[in-house]
Amino acid sequence: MNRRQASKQETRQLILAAARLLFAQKGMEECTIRDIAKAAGVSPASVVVHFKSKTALLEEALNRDLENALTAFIASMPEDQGLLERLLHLATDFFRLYDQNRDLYRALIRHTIFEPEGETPHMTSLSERYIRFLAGLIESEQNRGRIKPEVDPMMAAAACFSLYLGALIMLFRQAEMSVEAVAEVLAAMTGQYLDGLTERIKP
Amino acid sequence: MNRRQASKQETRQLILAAARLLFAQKGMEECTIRDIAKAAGVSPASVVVHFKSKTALLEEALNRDLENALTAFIASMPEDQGLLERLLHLATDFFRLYDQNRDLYRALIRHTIFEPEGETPHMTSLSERYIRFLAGLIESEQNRGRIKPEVDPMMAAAACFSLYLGALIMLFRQAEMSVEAVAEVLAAMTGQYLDGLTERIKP
DNA sequence: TGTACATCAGTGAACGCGCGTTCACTGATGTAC
DNA sequence: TGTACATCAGTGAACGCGCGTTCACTGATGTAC
Repeated sequence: MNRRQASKQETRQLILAAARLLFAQKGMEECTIRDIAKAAGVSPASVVVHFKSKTALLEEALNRDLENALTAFIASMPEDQGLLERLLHLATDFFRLYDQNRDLYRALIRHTIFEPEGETPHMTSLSERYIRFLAGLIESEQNRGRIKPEVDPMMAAAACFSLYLGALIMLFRQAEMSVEAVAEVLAAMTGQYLDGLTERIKP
Repeated sequence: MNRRQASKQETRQLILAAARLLFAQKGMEECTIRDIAKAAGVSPASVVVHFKSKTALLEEALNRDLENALTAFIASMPEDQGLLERLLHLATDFFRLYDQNRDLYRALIRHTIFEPEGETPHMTSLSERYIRFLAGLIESEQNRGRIKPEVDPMMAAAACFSLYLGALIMLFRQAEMSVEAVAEVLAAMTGQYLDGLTERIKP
């Protein structure tokens, strides 16, 4: 990497650091690109050169923490528990994370979830990683003969992810909903779903 | 109702009619409040008096058609089919509707789905009506002994709705996804889920 | 190795646009007596 | 019933703000010879 490229990366990191701080403090709507530029000691035009929009900047700013969080959540996954408990464990970890700053994460998800995948590369890859991990859990249960062999793990993982999203929407839409309450709803829905996947003892 | 109130309603309807036309033609981002006011033959300030924001106006404008669509979809529900087929029937009807103008409906859902329920009364009541109808279907299957008695129909309906939302997100995020392809994914997910709810023949 | 030129990250100011909001005003409608 | 006043929907223009974009420019860095 050139000196030129290195200093470009440095500027980029300055902007990202300022963005993380300001977004977390004031929320997405309340920060302007100019605020962030000022905090980073950089011209507003420079921010736009590095990140094409405020949404893209938000996605980049939060991505590192989200990727790290997913890694940590996966690492802390209890080995000795059943599939349902493990799915819930992961989901609840994310609910708790989002609960720390609901408005900010609501803004992030709102601005990314319905966009074409190419527009939101980080969120796309994060959710793909999440789903692939779920699929891995399901497949390993399948290998142990606890899940019907005809079940496609990726499809089942996508279904679990949909249930998770349904619960997440509940969390964001209903301010009075606690993480625990949402986790309970998700537990009920996912439990019923897994029951359909479970290998039955032949009569 | 007064003459005063009547003429207020008339203005309101003029604005809504213009909004429906322009939103459908140009999409949400490409219409300004001033455009709509002009098309309605009304001052821009008047639009803001009637609807507190462009999002609120969009929600109101599309609500009538969505409510009518739901009514029609429910009315055309085939009586002679199984639960899975009926759930899919309803979902696919909505997919087809949204597919007619993906950008517009994407904008609508994007701006409403994560907001507090009170902020988006129409979308809230529409989805509640949808979920209650699903719950009714499930309950009637339960009464026929085809679904486990311990299943809470509202919870199961919420799960089906989550799966539907997951498929809808797929439709919006992936431009190349057809209604049929999304419906197939939803069929697979929902089929697996219903299997978990189904009463098993005792061995 | 040095020189001369090309490249390009970043600047700072300005632009046009849409947004919601405000405000003094008009004129029709409603109401109290 | 008529009159005098109050109410209020709607007007039209202006405001401040944030957004993304543009542009001529600077100066450091890279590259060709």
